[in-house]
Parts: sequence; structure tokens; C-alpha cells
Amino acid sequence: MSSALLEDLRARGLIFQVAGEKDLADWLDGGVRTLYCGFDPTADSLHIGSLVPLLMLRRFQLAGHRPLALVGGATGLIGDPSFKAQERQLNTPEVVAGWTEKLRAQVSRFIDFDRGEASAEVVNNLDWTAGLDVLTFLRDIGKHFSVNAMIQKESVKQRLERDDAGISYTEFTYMILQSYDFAELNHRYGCGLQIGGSDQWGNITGGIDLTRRLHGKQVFGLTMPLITKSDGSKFGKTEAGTVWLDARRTSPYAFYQFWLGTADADVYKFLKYFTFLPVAEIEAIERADAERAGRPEAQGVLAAEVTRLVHGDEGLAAAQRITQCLFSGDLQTLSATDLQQLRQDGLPASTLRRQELPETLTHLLVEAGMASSGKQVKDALGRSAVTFNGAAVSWEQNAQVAACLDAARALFGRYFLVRLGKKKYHLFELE
RNA sequence: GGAGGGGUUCCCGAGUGGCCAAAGGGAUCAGACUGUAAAUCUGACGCGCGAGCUUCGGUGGUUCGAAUCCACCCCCCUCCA
Repeated sequence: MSSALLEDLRARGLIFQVAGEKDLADWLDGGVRTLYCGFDPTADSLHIGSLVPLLMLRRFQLAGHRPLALVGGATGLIGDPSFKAQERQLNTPEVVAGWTEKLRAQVSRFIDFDRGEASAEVVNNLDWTAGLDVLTFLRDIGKHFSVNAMIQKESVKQRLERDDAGISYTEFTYMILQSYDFAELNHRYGCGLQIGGSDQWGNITGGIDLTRRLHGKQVFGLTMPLITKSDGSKFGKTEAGTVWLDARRTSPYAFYQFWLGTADADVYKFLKYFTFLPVAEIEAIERADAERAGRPEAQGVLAAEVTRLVHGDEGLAAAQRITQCLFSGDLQTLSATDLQQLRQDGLPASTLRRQELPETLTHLLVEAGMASSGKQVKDALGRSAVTFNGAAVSWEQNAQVAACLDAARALFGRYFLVRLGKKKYHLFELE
């Protein structure tokens, strides 16, 4: 083993399993290699769960190799059963096609298409499966798969063994489709490595076997570890739900905040996973944080790095601008343009008309999306957890919406920055 | 097609005629403590400011009263054909 790339990946803890380990380093060192990773369209955007593989493609490209990002226009129609507890709902071909195009654009931002021999490419597996007829599929591809072997895969085992769930033939076939992708990419592009999350191991090894049987080629597989949090809760979820890569679903500000809230116990690991900072540098940050009492610096570095990767310098600047304004404490220093800017930067905001104010604060805040029910607002009001431009509002004032939004107390006569709890902000602008 | 098991509030999972808006756990939200962290403690957790309203796969029915009983239907799982 001599590949510097693999050394770095290992130091980052990014390698979970490798198929063909003895030969992989030599293979990588032998020239510009082509590798791929698939992303299925299960929504109109990827979420941060796909970030590690996405960045992985880039890591390989930076090391001189050619990444192929595969969007699963075909596999997205079927649904991957790997480690899923239940059968999935099928989406219509039109919907999947629309999502596929969205992902194509999204994925493109992480890899470089103009890098000579190592130029990236986005491919769609629908291109080689749409025209495939059943008999050909069964005779030429299906024949290479042993059901006995397929049902041994850990990824479908629980679906076969659980007594409250099953698996349809459709989903069971997913593995074959993905395997065929690898074989086909090997044939078309000379692709010799598939990477993916650890849940993809079964699908990847399936592809390796098929490529050998179909084309007599030895290809490799590499999986990345499942991202876990030290407290056991699921990575990538917030109170607002999934953290998406699409700025329209998760604003750069919310995205930045997500990373800023990383637990100390996870932050150095995440720096290795999600940034391109050298391992030595990350370790230096860790040492410095340990020596200094109080708040660590790592979260800020992580949030900045990842936000820049996903939303660019502008997105990062906007996120930091909002964060700075909201959490510095003094709202009074904000200018009217600042407030307008915050709104444009993605701070949750809404416009109200004096004549059409809701009857209660509970309604106002629920409609603004600050809480999911009036009960939550009631609870917060009762605990002085709601402030309007810094002034606490009580439960007794619930029905006095107009008074709370009195122009005399507004910033610049029309803005109210409302805070609920420690972190939830909403800007109301009165017309 | 046959036999059996199952579908409860976000999730898991109790409940088998009233004391049930429904135990318990998890998740989530808020407060205290802090560092916009973790851990811990406290409160909330169907909807509603409230009176009250709407839930236990669906539809009907029995009953003063049903998540709980009956009928039919839908869906899931297992085994058999």
C-alpha cells in the first residue's frame, strides 16, 4: 500500500470497508482512475447524509482521479431496500425524472468538469436500463445472481426475517440493477471503483461480482462509515427536520447553525469527515481547544468550512452575518438596511398588515413557523422565552397582538425581531 | 384460495365496555445550569386563549356509554395450497 490518498482517508476515518484492499493502492497509484458513486432521487434535493460520499468523489478528484456522479434515474424508480425497515412508496416516473434533474445540478457543484483527464461526469443509469427488456435482463444479467447469495446479504436480512415487514420482488431486484450499473460503467468508462455509504456494501460487492462475470474485470469497492453522533441520536436531523443541501429547503443560515451546534464529542471527527482541512491542522485545533477553557473553536471552523463547500462564500457570509447580528445581543446597532439584508440572507421573515393581525400571539407565532402548536407558544410565553425586539412578552399579553406590535416599539417603525427560546428567530415587518 | 397473527396519538409500545386524549419509553419543544455544547433536573407534548372540539385502519351497528363488543371492507406479516 502506497497511495497517499488512502493514507489520508484512513487518517480521517473515512474508510469503513474495502473490497480488493491489497491491490487498491497500487491501482490508484497507477494512473488516472475512474470511480463512481450513485445518488438516488428520493427527493428534489440531497441532504447532508450524501455529503460524505459527495466530498469523497472530490477527494479522489483532487488526488488526480476521475469521478463519475451517477444519478439514479432508474434505481430511483425502484427503491433501495438496504437496511430499510419497510417497503418504500413508489414515486411516479415524472416525479423521479424531475428529481433526477435537480440532483444532477446539485451534484455538479461538488466536482470539477474541467480537469483534463480527471474531468468529472454525471451519468444517469436510466440511460442504459430504460431500453432493457425483461427477457434480456433475466437471461443476461439475472442469471449471474444467485438468490441464495442475495438473501444472505445483511442489507435485506431484516426485511426477510422480520415478522411485521416483507420485501417485494421489485425492491429485491434493486441490488441487481445497481450491480449492473457498476458493470456498465466499467464497460463504458473503464470505471474500476465504486464508493458509497456502509449500507451500500452489499450492492457494491454485487456489482464487483457481476463486473467480473460479465467483463472479466477486477474492480474495487470502498465504503464510508455511517455518520454517528456520540449521544446516539440520528445525524442530520434538527428540530426543523432534515438538513438539506438545497438552499431553498435549508437556508445557508440554518445550515451554518446546524454545524455550529455540533457536540464537542463529535466536532473533531466531523472536521475530518466534512472538510478538506489537513488532519494535522484539525489535530492542532483540537489541542488548542483542550488547552483553552470555555467554548471551543472547532464548531466555528466546521460550520464555516462546510457552509462554504455547500453554499459558497456568499452563502457563508450571509449565514455569518445573521448569526453575528442575532447572537451578539444588541439589536439596537442594526440599521434598517441590515434588517432588510438579513431577510434576504435567509432569516425567516414575514410581512404583516396592521389590519389583518391574528387575534393571538399563539396564532402569530405558529403561522410564522416558530412553533408547531399554540401549546408550545403558550409554554414559552409562560416562561418568558419569547421576546419582541428584546423585550419579554408574557402569556397575559397573548390576546394583545396589536399592542405587542406597537409602532412605537418597532425598529425603524416597522420591524420586530421576535425570538422564541434560545435559537429561533423570526423577523416581522409591518406594512 | 385456506389457517393464523397484526393495524393505537411523531416512533416504539400498553390498553380489551365507562376512572381514556388514551400507561411507559424514545424523539421533540420550553425553562434552569452553560459555551447557541454535553450531562442533569423541571415543565409541555392531538387541536384550541378558552368554553370545547377531533382521535385509536375504514364503514356501519349494538350500547346510556366503545380504542375496547358485532358485521362487512381495506392494508400488512407468517405458514399452507
